[in-house]
Amino acid sequence: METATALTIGEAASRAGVPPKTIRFYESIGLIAPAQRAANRYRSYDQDSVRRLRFIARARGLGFALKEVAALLALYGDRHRSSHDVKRLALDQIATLDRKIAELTTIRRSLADLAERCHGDDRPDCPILDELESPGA
Amino acid sequence: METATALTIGEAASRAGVPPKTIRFYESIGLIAPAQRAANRYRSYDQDSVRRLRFIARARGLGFALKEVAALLALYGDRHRSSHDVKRLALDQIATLDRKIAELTTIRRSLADLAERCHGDDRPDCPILDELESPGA
DNA sequence: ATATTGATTCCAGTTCACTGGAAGGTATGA
DNA sequence: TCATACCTTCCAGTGAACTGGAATCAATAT
Repeated sequence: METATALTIGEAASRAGVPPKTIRFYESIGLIAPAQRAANRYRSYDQDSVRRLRFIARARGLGFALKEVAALLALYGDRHRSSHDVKRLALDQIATLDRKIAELTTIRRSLADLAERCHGDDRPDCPILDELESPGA
Repeated sequence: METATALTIGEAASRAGVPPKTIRFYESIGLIAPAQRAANRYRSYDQDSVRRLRFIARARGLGFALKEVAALLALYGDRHRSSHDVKRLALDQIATLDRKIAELTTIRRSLADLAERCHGDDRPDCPILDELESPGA
């Protein structure tokens, strides 16, 4: 082992919580850069690659499309873009996240109201769908 | 017009923010109950149907799969289930929502850190992906 | 009467995001 | 040496969630 962390695709995959196939797929569509290759032509990953993969996995789990994940990833790691642009894009993404958080919070609240009004006994008197209208409007 | 609100599929669709096709699709897979039919065999929707559709649209936009949306919808409107069951299911869903909100908040925070450290000028010295590790761990 | 718009069913096609499987190369332990 | 486990590429298939289009019927405006 030459460098501190040289992981095969399988190791990287298990650390990131995604299948190896998915990593190759992400590489194939250009979501992540082509991996370094070891002498045996195996892909080689480091801690940073794993971090990115974990990030992708989390964002996907939150319902971000791969295009959106790509936009988020581009904010980190793009050394060519001016910091002004990065800042603007970051603020845009933050606004989007805030909207999502607000909507989830609204749903959460109405669910909590529902649970609150359910007595926990066997009387079926839970309320019907009430105020779940438009987002924040 | 006999009842206060009798909407065609097109009207319901535009109010709910989804295409008519999508409504028929949701009906076809049983996500929503078969619509009432008018004398001309047209589907007929009321305010409550629109509310449900809006709810579905919002949940979908937040990354919930249709199965999950179905689970959420089942919490409201199921008059046969005991309130005990509804309460348990609601609490489960709330836990899931809390996890999602926490993860979004984590991503939001790291994006805000990024924006913070970007000076807004043209020096490309924004930081690289740093602490976006595991969710809340 | 006719043209337009929007409804109906039904079936096929699309996009997204993987996922499976074949055929073969490589590293490791018995 | 051999088994096995994991790697490689490539291509096909899957599941979810729509989406398009044909053919037909209904409502409305001129």
